[in-house]
Amino acid sequence: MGRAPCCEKVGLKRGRWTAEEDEKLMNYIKANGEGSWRSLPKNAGLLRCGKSCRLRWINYLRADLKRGNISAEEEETIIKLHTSLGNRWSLIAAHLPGRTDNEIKNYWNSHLSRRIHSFKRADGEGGAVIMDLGKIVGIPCKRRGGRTSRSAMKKSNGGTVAAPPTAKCRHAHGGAVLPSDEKGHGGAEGSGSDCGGGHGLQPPCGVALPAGTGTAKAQSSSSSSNNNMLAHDEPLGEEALLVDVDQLLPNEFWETTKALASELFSPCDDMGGDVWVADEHGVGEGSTEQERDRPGAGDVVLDAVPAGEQPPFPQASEMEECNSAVTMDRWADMELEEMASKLWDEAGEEWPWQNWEETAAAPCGSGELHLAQQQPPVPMGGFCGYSDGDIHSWLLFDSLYSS
DNA sequence: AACTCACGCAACCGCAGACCT
DNA sequence: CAGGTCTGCGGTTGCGTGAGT
Repeated sequence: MGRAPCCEKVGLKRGRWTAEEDEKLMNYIKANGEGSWRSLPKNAGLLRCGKSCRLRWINYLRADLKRGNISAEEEETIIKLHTSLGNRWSLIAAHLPGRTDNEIKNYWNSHLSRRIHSFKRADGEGGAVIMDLGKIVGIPCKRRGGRTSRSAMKKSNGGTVAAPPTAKCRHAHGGAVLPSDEKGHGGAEGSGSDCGGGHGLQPPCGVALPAGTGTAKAQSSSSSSNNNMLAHDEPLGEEALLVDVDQLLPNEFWETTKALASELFSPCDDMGGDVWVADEHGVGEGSTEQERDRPGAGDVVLDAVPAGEQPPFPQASEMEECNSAVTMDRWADMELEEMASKLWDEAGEEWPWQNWEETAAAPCGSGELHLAQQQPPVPMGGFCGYSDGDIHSWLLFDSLYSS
């Protein structure tokens, strides 16, 4: 309404910048410095909106910009910062010299976010959501089209960046992916051509999650063969997300779990999803707690420990003896600190972050929560592979954000 | 070889807070 | 203090591209 447009749009050029325009802009800023974006185009002889000039300068022409692939370290930084800061790209960019918020935002949206999740429809109606593990870990399965990043193509001699995503992420009902359409952060996850769209019907290379009105069935028959422990007809809550861990490469299982968990548990995240880990009894069976509380909307179900993976949580036989009911959601949903003390107090153990060493080798007995193997004691199916630092962080987040 | 399709990324848009008058 | 302007930010769009069919 009362607000004048940032510039007179009539007669202004839009779209890609030419080398000539770049030159003009650079020369002008070199001579006059940044700022006064509104008047800059006119003074510099550019038929561009001031905003456009600013964007071009900040995202592309500045001399201090770093070019090339995002390194593994940078990626890690982005993930960590995003966990705590959410989509505040400019703040994240401030921690990555030479990277722009736009670049990080694009990288997140095209590389990282789809590794982590894409589930839960915006309208809240029941329906299947399929998570594609190709997106998560870059499993080399066939894909139809797509291009690799330009920078990756330029440096044909493999860098540290993982292979591009290889499969499609499909939603049974196309459209937005995250619940954030209730207005909030995260909306970009489903932006544009990203896995939205609901195109295609062929099974994804990774995982299938079924549609259903209340009952979700693992469609392993339509996905690649696997030895899922999760029974095919096992009922899951609607919109639960089934992750076929057989599709994960060795050593990626815990990274993926961690990524999922950090996303779900992020204080900035409003999804409220839970992470479930199935044992050979499946999800929701073999324990009273799971029977009471089954995966539901927005939940993530890790359906099995991949073959060959050293599972940090107990083998099935041990799980029968131990109480295997504790799932990650217990942590997410409850006051973390309270939960932590409760769990370990019940088990008569010290909190694992108090002393990993002493409790790590404790034998697994009925009703106890620690593991029989050389792993830090953790709740069954929950927080396996996390460091005490991670847990401390979550506790910190919880205390910070729950107030 | 032609076509399709999904991808990456540059650029655009609208909003909101900071700043100015 | 109010209203206008500027700037920065996050979300979104759409084009160019190249792998797969």
